[in-house]
Amino acid sequence: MKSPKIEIFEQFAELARVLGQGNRLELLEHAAQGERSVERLAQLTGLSMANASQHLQVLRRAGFVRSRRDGKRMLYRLGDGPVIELLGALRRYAEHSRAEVRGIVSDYFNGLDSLEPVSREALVKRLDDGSVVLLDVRPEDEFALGHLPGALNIPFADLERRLAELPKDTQIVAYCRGPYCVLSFEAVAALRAKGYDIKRLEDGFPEWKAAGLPVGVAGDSRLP
Amino acid sequence: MKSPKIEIFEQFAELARVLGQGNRLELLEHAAQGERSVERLAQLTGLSMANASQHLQVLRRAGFVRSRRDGKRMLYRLGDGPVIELLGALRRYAEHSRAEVRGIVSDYFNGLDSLEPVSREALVKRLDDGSVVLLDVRPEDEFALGHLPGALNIPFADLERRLAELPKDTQIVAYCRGPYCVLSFEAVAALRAKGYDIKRLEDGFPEWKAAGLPVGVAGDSRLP
DNA sequence: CAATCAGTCAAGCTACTGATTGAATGAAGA
DNA sequence: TCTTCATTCAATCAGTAGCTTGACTGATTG
Repeated sequence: MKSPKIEIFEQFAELARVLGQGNRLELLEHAAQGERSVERLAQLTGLSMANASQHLQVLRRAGFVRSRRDGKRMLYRLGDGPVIELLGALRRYAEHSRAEVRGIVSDYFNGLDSLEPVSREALVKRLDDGSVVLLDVRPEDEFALGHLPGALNIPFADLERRLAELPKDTQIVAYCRGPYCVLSFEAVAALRAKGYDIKRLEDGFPEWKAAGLPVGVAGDSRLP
Repeated sequence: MKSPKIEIFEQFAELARVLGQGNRLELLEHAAQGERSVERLAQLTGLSMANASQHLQVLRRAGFVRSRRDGKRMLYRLGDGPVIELLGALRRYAEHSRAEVRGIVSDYFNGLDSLEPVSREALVKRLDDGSVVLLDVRPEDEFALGHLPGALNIPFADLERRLAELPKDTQIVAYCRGPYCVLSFEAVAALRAKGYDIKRLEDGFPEWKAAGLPVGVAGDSRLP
């Protein structure tokens, strides 16, 4: 007979194994933005449908995502346990102990990450002041599924075209899908080069939502 | 060229994979009690030396443990990143979303866990009051490597023999290796049956230490 | 009711993981 | 130095995971 302790470790290990695959972590990050069809998730991650479907089922069995049917599509969204918290702990551990992670981030974004990001708490305070403009650089459909209240949505691809919408005299805080989402890093780089006063939010939308802070929905995008 | 994002996910996944194995989690819990030789760890987990050694090296590569040589033994101890925090997040997620975990715990300890454990914070307060006796039921050698300050060490195996050392008029709080360590569950069961007023500490020694709280070392065991 | 579309399932292949065994290292003691 | 002991390394093998392909299912649309 197996001891209950060993069985519990086995349960923990099973969950950890589910997170032990890059593709699944990527799917999870996309699902954390809001409900998405298998096809869309496959597209976003560059996986084949069948492959994405299989990974999503593994994630579902472990409770990291839930699914529901809508007509002929299957929609996956984040599960309701403390998933974001677990991913956050993993990220923090990785940042602490893997030089590679810090290295990749700073090599690739050449030093941008060293420009002190804004914490969630600090942002909340400054939003009350009105001393900051909040910029969501995710694609429109992700924005529509949920965003920080009062955020202006300019997808990264449209940024050049829509510079006029951004103030030069107020500080901008950009965010996107999560702490390692490339979009906000690049938005900061691009806008900073053009003389804007812009910082990056430390986290992304899923962390904000998981913290129980208010979330805006489609249609209330702030326009200047 | 791989995107940096994918590479970061790959890094995270690699760490998660290391935790994705029951034996390694068990080794990790034992290493979290203090420095231990490979032989001892193999003994404690029931693995062969070679196997334990290999798992320990996997854990070390991921930074979850560190090792140092002492004569002809190799001593492994917990790494210094936020390892306990990550394991805690994994545990909390498991408790939330896996009925199995809750089931195993409550089936096996038939309802004992429902006897509200004492939180770390509550314990700190009550230790100041002096309204509680703290009981460490781990083996002597683990106690010697570190324990909560003022704790009385009676290894679970000696409990019957040393009942006289325990007060009947003061509440006892028992703890051991971690939230799922069998020892404290069973100590509570045994002593409760004999009429003692005893509760379980929610966490174990590693969590206490990781929280930055003071730790006692060999020789200051409190005697009645 | 057939056709279509989104997703899942099943089979097969490759690559990796974990366990075992026995040989190789490296420090300590005779 | 030779021996012993604790640990690691190297080789091997069974079992599993991930990806691909093509067939299947279940809901909508013509």
